[in-house]
Amino acid sequence: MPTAQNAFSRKYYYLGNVFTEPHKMHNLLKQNINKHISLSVNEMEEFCNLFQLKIIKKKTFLLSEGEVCDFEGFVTRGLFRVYHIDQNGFEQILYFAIENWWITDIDSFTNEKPSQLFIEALEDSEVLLITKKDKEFAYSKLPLIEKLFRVMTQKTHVALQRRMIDNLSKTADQRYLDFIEKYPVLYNRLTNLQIAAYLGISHEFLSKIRGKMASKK
Amino acid sequence: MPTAQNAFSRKYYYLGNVFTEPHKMHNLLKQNINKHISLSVNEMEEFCNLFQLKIIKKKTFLLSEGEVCDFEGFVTRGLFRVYHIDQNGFEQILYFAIENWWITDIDSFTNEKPSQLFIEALEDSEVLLITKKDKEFAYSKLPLIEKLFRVMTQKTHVALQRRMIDNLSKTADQRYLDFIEKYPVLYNRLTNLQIAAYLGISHEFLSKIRGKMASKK
DNA sequence: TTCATTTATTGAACTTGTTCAATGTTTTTG
DNA sequence: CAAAAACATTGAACAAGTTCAATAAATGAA
Repeated sequence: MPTAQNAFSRKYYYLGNVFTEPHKMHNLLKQNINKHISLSVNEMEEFCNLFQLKIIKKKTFLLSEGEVCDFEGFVTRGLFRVYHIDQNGFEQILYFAIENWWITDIDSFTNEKPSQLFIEALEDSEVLLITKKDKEFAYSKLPLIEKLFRVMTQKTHVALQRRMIDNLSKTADQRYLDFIEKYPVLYNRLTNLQIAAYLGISHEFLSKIRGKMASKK
Repeated sequence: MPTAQNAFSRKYYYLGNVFTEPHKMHNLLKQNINKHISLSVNEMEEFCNLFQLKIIKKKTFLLSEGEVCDFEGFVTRGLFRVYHIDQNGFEQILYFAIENWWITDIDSFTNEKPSQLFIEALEDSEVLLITKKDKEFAYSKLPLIEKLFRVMTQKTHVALQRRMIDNLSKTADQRYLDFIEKYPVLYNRLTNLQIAAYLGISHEFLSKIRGKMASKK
């Protein structure tokens, strides 16, 4: 297995029982990066070679509470939920991640402290992972990577600010309608249990909202 | 007035009727930057000279809804609130900023679109402002500045994630107690109206919570 | 296919928080 | 200082959302 020392020299990834050429798996990732910064072909190759594919079965965990999150991931297939369990045993879903989304516990990752979050695959999934070591290696070698993650973090932050305001100002009915409109793909791949945990309401109440809406049509 | 072209050559700032030496006003800012990155004395001077002091009277606005936010600010004196007004005319406070805190509408600033937020001084205040132009100038000249804002955005994001989880999982009583414990300084400088708008509850209900807690002691 | 598990719905009683209105208190400002 | 404005408290009626329990429907694994 390659280490950080020769990270840029990686050519193939171990995937199940097969060694697979990275460029095929990395197309989604490259497209995603190109949205934010302009790397040369070589730089892009160097950076993407730092990622390693991991296959995660449905209902298994990429991260559990108490572990230090030493990776950042880019989802190439499947669906994850990132959630917290509070003192009363209730789950709050911080966000979902499907293809083209990034996942990590940014708090645990940056401060190298035990995570308070779970990251669980809700479908059979694939994710490209970069370790903290390799990410820092990239920061030092490729200055634009610093910009990439600054810009991405800014966007994520803006989205969370909007969600915060919506949660403070809107009723559950409205937040549910907003969710369907904003994330139709997620709506079709999630159970109402998951959606309720994201909206911050009980699933029974979500069911009543749905009933009310269905009868009004 | 100096422009971006000769921004690094600025020596003095116009402050009310007096020209003031920048290094005195910038000590707080420098300390704050030093917490995140290590700049040489010269680099620090260059960067800090891009900031311009602005004095803001109580109840006046640093930014209003509809304006494009073209600055990022570092508070050296006073207290601001950053808030949104929803369709029903209710205010949601996104955050407060006192000495040593940064303020901007990151959405409007990065995407150069009209702001949906107000930034209002709740006390007579002073803030060091850097324009978008000068900030980009700094990004290009001083690579560590890219890191500075990446790290700061990450921290802000982590804090907002925690608040999101708390808002989803805790009752207003508990959120109020948490607020007092976490921000005792703000608690002493804010009215209950402001605190209620931050917690996402009516000020009448906050008053009832306070009454209940007072009688229980 | 079948049985077990998970997910969804519904109702009744309850808790949390809102709204409106009235009243008192504090702060600001001329 | 006095008047006005902003802030805080309280109660009663109401609305939003939870909890618990019972039941139905859908999904998954052997």
